[in-house]
Amino acid sequence: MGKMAARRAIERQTGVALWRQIADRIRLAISNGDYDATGMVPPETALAAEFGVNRHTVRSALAALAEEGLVRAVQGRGTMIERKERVSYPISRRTRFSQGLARQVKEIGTKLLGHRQVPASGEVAAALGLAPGSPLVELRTVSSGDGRPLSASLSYFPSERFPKMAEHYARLGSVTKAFAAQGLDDYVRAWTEIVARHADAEELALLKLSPGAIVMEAQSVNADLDGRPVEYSRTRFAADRMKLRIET
Amino acid sequence: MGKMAARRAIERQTGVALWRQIADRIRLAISNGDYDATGMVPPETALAAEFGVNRHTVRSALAALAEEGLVRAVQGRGTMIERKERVSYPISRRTRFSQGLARQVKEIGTKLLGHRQVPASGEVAAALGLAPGSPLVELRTVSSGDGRPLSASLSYFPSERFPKMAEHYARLGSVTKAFAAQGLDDYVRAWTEIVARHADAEELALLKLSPGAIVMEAQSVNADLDGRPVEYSRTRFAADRMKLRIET
DNA sequence: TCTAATTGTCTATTGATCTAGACAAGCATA
DNA sequence: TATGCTTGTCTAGATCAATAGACAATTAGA
Repeated sequence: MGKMAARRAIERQTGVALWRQIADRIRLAISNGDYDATGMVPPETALAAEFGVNRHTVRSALAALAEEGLVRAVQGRGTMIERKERVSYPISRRTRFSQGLARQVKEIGTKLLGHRQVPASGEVAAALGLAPGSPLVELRTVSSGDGRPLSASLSYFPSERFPKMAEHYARLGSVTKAFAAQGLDDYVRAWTEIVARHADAEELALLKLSPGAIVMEAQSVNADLDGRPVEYSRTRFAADRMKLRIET
Repeated sequence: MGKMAARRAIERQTGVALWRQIADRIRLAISNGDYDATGMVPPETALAAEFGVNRHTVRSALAALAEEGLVRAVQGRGTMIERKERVSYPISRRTRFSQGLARQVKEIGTKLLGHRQVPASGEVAAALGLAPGSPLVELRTVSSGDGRPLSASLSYFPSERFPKMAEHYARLGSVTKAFAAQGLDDYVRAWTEIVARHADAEELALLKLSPGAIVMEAQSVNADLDGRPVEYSRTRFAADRMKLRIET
């Protein structure tokens, strides 16, 4: 007897279509390694029985997962798992974006979507310990691992101290290196706040998510070794591709 | 001119009903403080125009939020906001459940749902540095702030070292105090991993969430000052009531 | 008291989702 | 090659979600 047993029943009339609930469950089961023994999703008829729905409903769920590139169905054989693991993103006093990911993905891509000068809003000013309206450099970036988008960020830096942030980042592709180019050799994470919610339309597009997906939004402040804030950022992680690991 | 401007359009045919997407947006806007000026949600007709849907669809969304107790509609007046803020849960080297929450909620409730002896599964054994199958005490608890469920936990303790964990916890209502009663005066958080996903049926019931809601699941290990793990736990937070704050 | 703004209720219609059943087509293995 | 298992496709009907419009009921303010 395997671990099977009836999975918990899914909910009807909740505003979330059954096929989407089932897709979410299967996605979770895949990343939990429930199907590692065979490398395949159970047959559609078995899934239909397990969830107590019609086979067509399961097919809609699998079609959505195939669309994401998570599984691939082959007539006559079954539905194979193409990708499974979540990337672990470490958060610690010395959080550096690329470093922690380097061991888990072959190729890390960072893309600068845009940059501009903005006056600090109340919230950002407070986080950076500046007067509201102080000039900031804003960077909008998207990062990916092996071609899959993992996170989208909005970062703010004090313009007076780091006037060339955008240029350096565009050239070097790294905040750490851009800081170094402007005379800041070391910095530490002061705090991070994490919230989870449904992705909005912009995030769906940037992270190539399917509608209804979840993002984890981390707001964080980095400071130099004297404790002066040097960066405030809002990073949104694709929740089904990432986990956050906090080392304390 | 206020901040209004057309909000980003919502997505159709995604497997998530429009009324649920709108409910999620309004819930987010409330916790962001967008409606603090009036303490009221905009009129149904205004919301319908903003989201580009029929008024009845907005009404479904508001009905769901009223069901959660987040808003209350009064005929002729409008729809008032009853509750808004997210509770911030601090995670640091010295993470203690009650301490961080005490300032934000008047009354903290912890409830022991059940306890039992279980052999350690592979994953839990690895986290605690024990041999698979080692005896553990499992505690199932739910915690709430001012009457609203905030988190549900599964905690595991090595039976050999803490044989009376369940009894002490039941009496004292606190893991920290139960440790102290068994001779462990201090412990620290070794690591925490955070994932966000849709709540399953059990979590919906335990945390009194509406279907389709999001939970943040934190897996963590606490260790004594010699670095020996003393607790492994899986805590699921109601994502729309909590944010996690990491101090590094 | 009258009016405007707001929520509450009803009916009707359209489109999306889910169920049900049947059969075709491709793959693996005896 | 023959058989069984699996995915692919089609049709038809039932239920849920969303639109549309009309009007009632309540509140606040002129």
